[in-house]
Amino acid sequence: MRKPDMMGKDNTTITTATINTNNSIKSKLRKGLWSPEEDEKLIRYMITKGQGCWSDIARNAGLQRCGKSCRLRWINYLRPDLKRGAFSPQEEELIIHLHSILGNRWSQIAARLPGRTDNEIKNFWNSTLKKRLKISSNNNTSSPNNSDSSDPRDVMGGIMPMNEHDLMTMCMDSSSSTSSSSMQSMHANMALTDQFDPFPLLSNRYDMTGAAGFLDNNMAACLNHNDDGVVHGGYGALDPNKMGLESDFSLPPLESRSIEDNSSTPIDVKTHNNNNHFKNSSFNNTDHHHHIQTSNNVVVEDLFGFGNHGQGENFRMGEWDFEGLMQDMSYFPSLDFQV
DNA sequence: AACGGCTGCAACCGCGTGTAC
DNA sequence: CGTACACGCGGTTGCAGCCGT
Repeated sequence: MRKPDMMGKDNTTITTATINTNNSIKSKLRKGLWSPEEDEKLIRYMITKGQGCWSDIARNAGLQRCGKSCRLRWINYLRPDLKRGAFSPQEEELIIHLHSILGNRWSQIAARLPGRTDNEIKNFWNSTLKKRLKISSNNNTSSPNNSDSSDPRDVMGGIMPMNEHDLMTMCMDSSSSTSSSSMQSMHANMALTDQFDPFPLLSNRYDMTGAAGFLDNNMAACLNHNDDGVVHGGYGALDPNKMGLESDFSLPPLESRSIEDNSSTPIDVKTHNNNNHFKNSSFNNTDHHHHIQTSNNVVVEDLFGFGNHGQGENFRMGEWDFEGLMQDMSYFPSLDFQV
């Protein structure tokens, strides 16, 4: 939503940037809000072709957008595993806590909040939580360093104090960072209630009644059509009881860490329409190979990788062991991620 | 109803990093 | 090693809609 250079007929900015390979082809790249048609093009391309080079995607999908714009649109809005809607109190609490530890590392925070994007969390923080904490810290005038600083230890304004010792203690205990129970709980987080909608766009943003036809058959099989005709996410039809999942919350691990080494196990999407949702999904983000093989052997890469798709990252030198840090969930005895 | 201020959030920008050549 | 390109991240912008007057 930038200041338009030149407005297209649907209020979309058209910039005169050129992406020519031979100086003869000059494309006018669109900017600004995405139209439903553009969204559909991108979704269709991603579903059928899978993820690849974004500039290629932009070109091959027939979008007059730069690859960067396509990537952003997909990651922040179109990808199926996004959870939309207001943040729950539990999520708010978790964001506050994570921000107290991680600071403005939105992508890492987002990696802990399945279905949420870094952009979404960042916006939520800047627009809501920051103000709330500021007010809270103003009320608590005893704290001299109340600010919206990004310093992890400053931000909390006394709400959830964490001292150096706590931090270090938590950092040291990272031994149990990989557990199937946390995986299960993560699934439970996703599955509890039907909040999780792998096609939020389809069911919420646009009434895609009858529009699922453009989807690959394999994908269409994942959609439920309710009486109202609106397409609802098929993966949302979950029953935690059947899944035997724990209801107590444990923080989902960074997707960059492989939880279950099932990355080599193809997933038959059809089987997941009823149960075992994503149980075999690989959370290993490092290899960028979230292969989901459908019953027709259409391999869809990364389409349904949980967590925040491409946003987890390997820790670099000098970073804390956030994984170990996250293990101490005593901060959130009531967190169950029920939204 | 009209207006103006405020807020939420989608999208862009700039920069750092990784990788291929 | 240097360069080019693509990707990912955090910061910022500005439109659209809400709300109070």
